[in-house]
Order: sequence, then C-alpha cells, then structure tokens
Amino acid sequence: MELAAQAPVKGRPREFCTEAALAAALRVFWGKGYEGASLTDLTEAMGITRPSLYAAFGNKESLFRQALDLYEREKLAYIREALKAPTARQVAEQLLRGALDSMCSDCEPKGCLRVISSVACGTEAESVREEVIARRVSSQRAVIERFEQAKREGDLPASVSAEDLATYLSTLLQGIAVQAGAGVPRAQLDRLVDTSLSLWPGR
Amino acid sequence: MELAAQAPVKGRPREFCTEAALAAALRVFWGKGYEGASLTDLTEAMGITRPSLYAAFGNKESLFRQALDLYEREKLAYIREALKAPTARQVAEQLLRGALDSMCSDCEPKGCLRVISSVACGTEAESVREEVIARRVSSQRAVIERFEQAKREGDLPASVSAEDLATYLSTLLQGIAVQAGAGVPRAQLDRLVDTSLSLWPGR
DNA sequence: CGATTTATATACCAATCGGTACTGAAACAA
DNA sequence: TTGTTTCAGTACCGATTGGTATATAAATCG
Repeated sequence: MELAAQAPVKGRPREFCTEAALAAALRVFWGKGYEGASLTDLTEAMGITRPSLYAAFGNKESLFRQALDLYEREKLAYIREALKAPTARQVAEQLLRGALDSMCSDCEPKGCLRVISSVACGTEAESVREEVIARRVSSQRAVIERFEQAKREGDLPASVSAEDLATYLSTLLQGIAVQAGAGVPRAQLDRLVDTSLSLWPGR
Repeated sequence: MELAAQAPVKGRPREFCTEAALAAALRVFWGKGYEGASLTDLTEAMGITRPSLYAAFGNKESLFRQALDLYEREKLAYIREALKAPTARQVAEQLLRGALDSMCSDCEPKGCLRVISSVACGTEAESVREEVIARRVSSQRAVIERFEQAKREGDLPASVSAEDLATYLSTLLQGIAVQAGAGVPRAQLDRLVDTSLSLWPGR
C-alpha cells in the first residue's frame, strides 16, 4: 500500500518545500494570531507568492488549520507524554514544565497558539475560534480521564473532583500562556510553576 | 474651585451623552478587543457618526484609553475593595469571586478587557498592548504589597514569597479570563474558584 | 518536436480599514 | 438680524484586507 502516494509527477514541480513553508506560516500565526497574520506577513515569511500559497494550502483558514495540526503534532507533543507519567502530580508537573518550555523558547514566539487564537478578535475568525476551543476541550477531557485513573489508583485524594482539578490545571496553563505572551520572563514563570506544584493536592 | 468646568456653552450642543456613548464603546472593545472593534462597530453601538466620534474622543486609540479608564473605574472596582480584606486568603477569595462576577455577567461581554486587549493581535495595537500590560503590572504590584503586609501580620506563612504568590494568583485570574471568554459556563468557574481556594496556602 | 499539465509572477479585484473635507443645522453673543 | 462657534451627516480619502485572472515558465507524455 503506497500511503504517501508519491506524486503524479506531471507538470512543473513546485519550487518550495511545503513543510518548511507551513512551519514558517505556523510561526507567523503563533506570534500574531489568526486575524493578526495578514497574507502579506505569511507570504513574506514563507518565501512564496500569494497564488502559490493558495495553490498549495487552499486559503488562509485552511492554511491555519494545517499550521494548527503541525503545532499540536510537534509543539504539543509534551501533552501526550505527560499523560503517561505515573502519578497525577507528575502529570501536572510535566504539563506545566512542558508548557513553559513550549511557550518560552528563545527562537520561537512566546505564548500558546491555541490561546492567542481563541482570545482574539473579530467576527471573521469565529469558526477558527470555535475549532481551537473544541480542540482544547478535547485535550482537557484527556486530562480528566487521567485524573480519574489517578483517583482509582489512589495518588489523588478521593475527595477531589477530577473534572474540577483538570479545569484548575487548564486555567493555570492558560494563565501561563497569557503571561508568557505578555513578556513575563521565564525565571518568574519557573517560580510560578514551583509555587503551583507546592500547592498541588496529595502526593 | 469648579473642577468639572461646566461647559463653555457656545455653539451647538451635542445631541448625545458622551458617557453613554463611551459605555457603549467599552462594551464593543470588551467583546471584540481593540483591533477586532472596527469604527463601524463602534459608531453603530454608540449611535453616533464617525465625525462625532472623532470630535468627542479624538481617535480610535484615544477612545480605547478612555473606555479602559471607565472599565477599570467601574468594572475593576472590586480589586480595590478586595485589597482591604483582613487576610490574604480573603483578599484572594474576593479577587477571584469579584473577577468571576465581572467576567460572567449576563448582560455584558464575557472575559476581561485587559486580557483580550493584551493577547491580541497585529502590530497596530502595539502601544495599546503595552499600556494594558503596564496597568496589569501595576495592579499586581498592589497585590504583592498586600501579601507582604499579610506575611508581616502572620496570616501568610513566612516561607512563601509574596511576589510568587501574587504571580500565581494573577495567572489564575488571567486563566479564568480566557475560560470565561471561551464560553465556559459560570457554574464550572465557580467550582474552579472553590478548588483554587481549597489549595490556597495558610489560613 | 508539439501537447499537456502544473507552478510562478505580475497585476489586479471588491470590500473594508482608520480617518477627514465639506456642507448644513443649531445654539449662543452682539 | 448677523456673525460666530460647534455639532451632525454625507461622501470621500489612501492604505490594506483576503482572494484571483492571466500570462508565462518548467516539467512529463506521446
């Protein structure tokens, strides 16, 4: 089965690497949000012209969705890893520290693409906003299920609600995204994570 | 001393109430952010024409600053009250519950004007963004000082850093703003506040 | 060699952005 | 009344938005 159907090689081959161009687009969306990123911003960063962008990626919204896929696949990989940690506390710690690494990289935009895309702005981005929010809900559900498992395994007190604790953790993570995006230095956010973990319930 | 210099009554009087118009503008900015709010959105909500807006408020950025002043004066009044509470725990509780009331009103936009204005978007809003962030820093400093007082008074353990705890609380509040703006129902956020308070250090 | 297919590049589209000239209308002082 | 001053409304400005028509260049197929 030839999954990666390796090309009907007819016609002129494209002169740019779509993956590299998509990665460049991701950085623009990540830094400026969906509406804040103009086609001029995007094409300049991607090093291609407007018609090339439309031929390769459809339109702006489709490009954003593909960039969002890439973001979740590469920059949010720590979430999948964190959920495998042995205790709820370690899950929380890996989520917090992983988020911090992702949001405070020196060579990439500060903050979280999901947060900046769900907070901003006008009516044009409504459907984009809704999809980003839906994806966040899906991530949160995974955390809830992990915490329910933790309660069964006893490393989370039976008195706490898995859903409420997951909401609490998500709120912290989104707050961290706002802080990172606003330029709060990483050292301060590291202490913030320490503080949060010192308050975390149970062992 | 006639502070509110009651009008050089020459010329045609304006036909609209500037305070009501400013309140209408505030709701638009609050719901859509600075860049998301177009002049058409604003003038329609305010019930005035474009030249009237410019004559009365200067320009879009100046209008936003005046709306931000109004927002902090009326919708963020709970912050000043919360800082007067007798213990650090009660300060935190009043800040969290006050923020929730402000961000989840049925007749006003969900979320926080400061957060939506600092997260969004393009380059046009850069100076606006910086001012909003600066105002948030100033609020946080007040919380830090209140917590230092709490440490001196003994209702906060000497082992915790007032600055770190204030950063933690700000992060929670900003995360709440993201959640509220994303449409998370109030009941869930109420439980979130309960969870946060159950984890709050000391008595 | 054509013929076909696909990508690139220029140059453009209507719509919207924030902001303003300009024409009248409505109030005052003289 | 006659100026003078200020506000309201229409109609417009250049710039930018997301998106395309068109013409040409580069590849394979026959």
